[in-house]
Amino acid sequence: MSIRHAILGFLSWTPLTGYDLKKLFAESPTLPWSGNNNQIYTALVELYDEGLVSKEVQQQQDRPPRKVYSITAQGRAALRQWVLSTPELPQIRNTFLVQLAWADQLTDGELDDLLARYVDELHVQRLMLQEQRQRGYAAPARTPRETLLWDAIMENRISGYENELAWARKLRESLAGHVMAFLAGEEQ
Amino acid sequence: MSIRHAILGFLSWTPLTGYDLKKLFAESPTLPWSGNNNQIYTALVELYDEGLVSKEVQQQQDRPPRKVYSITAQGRAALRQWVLSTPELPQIRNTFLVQLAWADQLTDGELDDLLARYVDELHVQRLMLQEQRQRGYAAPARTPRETLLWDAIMENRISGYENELAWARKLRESLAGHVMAFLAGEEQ
DNA sequence: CAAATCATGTAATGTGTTACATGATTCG
DNA sequence: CGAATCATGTAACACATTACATGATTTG
Repeated sequence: MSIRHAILGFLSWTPLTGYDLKKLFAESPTLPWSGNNNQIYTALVELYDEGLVSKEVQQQQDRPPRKVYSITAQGRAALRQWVLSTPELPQIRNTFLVQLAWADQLTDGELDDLLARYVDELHVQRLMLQEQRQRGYAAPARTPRETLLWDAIMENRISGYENELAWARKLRESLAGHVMAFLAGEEQ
Repeated sequence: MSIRHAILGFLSWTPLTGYDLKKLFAESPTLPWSGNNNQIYTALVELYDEGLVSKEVQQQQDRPPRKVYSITAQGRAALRQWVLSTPELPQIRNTFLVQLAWADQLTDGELDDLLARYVDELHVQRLMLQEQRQRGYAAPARTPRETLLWDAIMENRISGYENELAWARKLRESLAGHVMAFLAGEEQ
């Protein structure tokens, strides 16, 4: 996959400039791109060269010319084909798991503190997503089914964090139980 | 984070060559690196230049010289400091969610088929991880607490897939219900 | 006889980020 | 008066992957 498909996706709704797209990516809590210029502007040039988008240049005084891109029939076909293509598995890059892998060098207290900090961060993130969901997060809402899909995407992110939270809390308890068992052994 | 920390982690167990590390990364189901040469060999040179690892060169006939790297006291300190550093949130890159975002152009049948394929892939992946867990997946097992941590890491991956599976199945049902509601509306 | 193992390394390419550059206008 | 908005684009850098390159030895 690449950002090019997501750009085609946005353009399938309405014509947009690079600047518009940049903002859409930056604001979206679900799309995995920051919305940096370099990627978007070069991708648009490529898509244009391949005939997947068309371009209308609007001259302005005292400003760079606006370049409004629209999806072409070819672009729509490419988007559709990509949407139908066999899904990839989610790629998860969890730094914390790598930290945990070598966390046995820490004291019980340090390890518990590390887990507590992780739980806190997950908690904050979950709250933020829940608020965004309640605010409607700039939903497009074109058909009832599309609304259902976008809700499901939001739900996916939130449930991911909830699952991670449950896991982290359970691990904290396991480790606490482990310490207690050790102390009980010491006493005898 | 970078692969450099994971390399220090492995070297904190025992001295290793670049080739050994390459295999460890390639075999690990939890570490998010493929184990390609370029990264590992250049990282080792950097770590050596920074004094975090030491090197013993063993000449061989008819083979490149073996370079066995060991972690230094400085390296151990750096590893410990990194393990104690504030955890990052997991970075999830789920292509399928992006496909779903623009899947409203599909027919109900195409959409259901797409979801079915996603469910299948998740299912296969979960089974593979469960088998690896049962086989012990080359666990290091140095202390009981470390065993607990490595088990928790495995459990994290598996529960992630289970959560994703539950979400996907629920969405399939929702969509089926949506189609039925639509058909019921048609009839009137 | 082909392939895997051992063991090092480099080159090319893809993908993504931050920062730099320009310059008028509007908002707090 | 500084910051944000509009609107384009480039440069430098970080991280990761595949493929290329060498060459003996062992295994199926």
